[in-house]
Amino acid sequence: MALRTLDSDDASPDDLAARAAWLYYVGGLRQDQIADELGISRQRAQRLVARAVAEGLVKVRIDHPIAECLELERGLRQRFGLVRARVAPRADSGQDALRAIAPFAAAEMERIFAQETPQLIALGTGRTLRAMIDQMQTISAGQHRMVSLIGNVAPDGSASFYEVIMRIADKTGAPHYPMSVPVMARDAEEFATYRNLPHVVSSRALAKEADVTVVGIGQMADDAPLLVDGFITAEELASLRAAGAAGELGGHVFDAEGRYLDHPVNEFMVGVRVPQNQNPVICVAGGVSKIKALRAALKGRLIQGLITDELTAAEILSTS
Amino acid sequence: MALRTLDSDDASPDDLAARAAWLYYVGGLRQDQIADELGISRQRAQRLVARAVAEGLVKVRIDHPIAECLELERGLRQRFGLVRARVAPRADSGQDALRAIAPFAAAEMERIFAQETPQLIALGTGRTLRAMIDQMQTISAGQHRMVSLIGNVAPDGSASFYEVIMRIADKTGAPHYPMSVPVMARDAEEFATYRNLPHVVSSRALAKEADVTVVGIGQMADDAPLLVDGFITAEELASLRAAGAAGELGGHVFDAEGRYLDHPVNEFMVGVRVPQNQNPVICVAGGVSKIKALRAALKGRLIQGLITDELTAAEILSTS
DNA sequence: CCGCGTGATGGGCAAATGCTCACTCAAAGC
DNA sequence: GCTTTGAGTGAGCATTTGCCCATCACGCGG
Repeated sequence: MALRTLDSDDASPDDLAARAAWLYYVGGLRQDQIADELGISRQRAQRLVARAVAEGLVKVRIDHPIAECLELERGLRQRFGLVRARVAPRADSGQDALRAIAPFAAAEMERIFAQETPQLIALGTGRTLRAMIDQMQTISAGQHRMVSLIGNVAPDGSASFYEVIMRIADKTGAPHYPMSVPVMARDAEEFATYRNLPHVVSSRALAKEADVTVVGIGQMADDAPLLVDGFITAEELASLRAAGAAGELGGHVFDAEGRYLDHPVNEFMVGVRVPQNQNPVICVAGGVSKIKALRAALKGRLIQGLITDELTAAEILSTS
Repeated sequence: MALRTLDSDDASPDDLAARAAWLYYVGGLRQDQIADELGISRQRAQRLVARAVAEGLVKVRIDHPIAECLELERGLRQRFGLVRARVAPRADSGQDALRAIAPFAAAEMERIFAQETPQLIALGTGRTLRAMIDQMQTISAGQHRMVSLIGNVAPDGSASFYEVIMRIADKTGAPHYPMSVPVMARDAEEFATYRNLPHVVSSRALAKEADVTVVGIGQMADDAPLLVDGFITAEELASLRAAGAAGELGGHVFDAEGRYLDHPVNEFMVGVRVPQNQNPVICVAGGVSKIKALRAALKGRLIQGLITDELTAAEILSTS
């Protein structure tokens, strides 16, 4: 009755995709029924649904506290005095770990953003956080503020690909304070310049006050993000390892006990170290390659929350 | 690698179903791959996934503000001064409307429960709210309290089938105050007895203070829930209609202007009317049969929030 | 101890889905 | 004004999924 709005014309690009996906997943129609409903061909319906999935419009969650994961969560909380621990069901390779963890981390972020008391949220960068954001629902949460812990310019001058704060801002509409300078200075002079820029000073001050901090973690093996993304050279990595490096949070490298290293690389990081005060630092990370780094961060009480996958959690608990 | 925890034995009943569903939907594996992974047959994997879906372990949401729905939301807010309005994409029959609305309503409930400041939440009953709850994620939210607006005993003495408060309590772990008396008294004496029961007095007082109230709405046509569920007779319904009845909220019947009727049926309802103070009353309802009732409730400003479907919203806006 | 019923299992097949390919149409470029 | 290019379309076909059925195992009553 009335409402003949989409006879095939009008209707913006993936508006229709969302509608098709909705009919498919929520409405339970078959693709040919959707085709009928929307007056399009079966193939087009199929393509629309596929597109909605590809663009991440379709979010699937499994609502079942798988017993083993719960036990691991409890174990992590007890052993390392964490305030938050979430363990996603098993994932084998590093790639899978990311996909496994992302929805859990996204749910945690949504929980933070759903609070009505305004929060100041500090954010790191990296592949893991990017994957997390892709899984987040858009949620209007203008009462909160977000600040970046770390610069957003790569050594070659490009914007860091794994910058996350802008993307979360898109989803939430929250005001945000990126740290618009390079991640690392190349020498002491540059470092002083960056550190004295007014917006850097204020962002750094803000970041230290964050009510909650969400970061990834970097490993120090040959696939270290700092190396892969071109922030440090292979020589510097070797030197860090010789100095006992076990991992890094926001570019700040620490040893196996979770103590920050006294090393040139650490000196020139423009961003702040994760706060070590009352407010929680939540780390989102998983995969065998990150286990050493996680153990160190947990041991040194650098983080108060961990969102990881089943295998990583089991490994951390079994041997440390 | 390692972690051979579920070689086919252990693993509780639908624990495995959740795991299979997880691998399927989140992990993106095919059913035969899942079968390999878990060491079971392809059919079993298929059955596990189907089971997880059937049991509602799998929650799918489409995250895309379909433009038309947004416009309808804005229209509803402006026209009726609502504080919340959500419109789910089109749904034709009444049955579909329920399926369409439920996920949206569930998201709204989750938003309420995700708040950290303790809330007192008053709840109605009905098919629509039941469908909503089935779509809610389990979420630990012990800080809130819930109270029922309405009795939970059907005229035949059985527990009302569409009771919702217990079920939300299961999902949230929040303390709850059901109103454990019949919905309606049969005469003035019974009425006085029920109303004076201590737990009814306190529940009623609590309900009136609720920070937020969530209810369905009942129509007055021949398929009126009050009639179908046996609370009133066909004669009473006819009499109500003769008196101008347009709909009911929690059993309290009002006319087309949203004014409560002065009628015997209204006199013997043990529960409370939805609060008319600062705090919002959110109505979850959709389908053509409910349009008249919704218009009346909106006109009388009985509700301050509406969660409905596209067709219902369009219809309400186009003619009232 | 044996037969019978109930419920889980895997094989096989039909339905549904997703992919590739050849084609069209329209906008940009020559 | 014609050609090129690329995105979108529908047909046909391979893959995947879901369903039905015969079979099997287990438990219970005779």
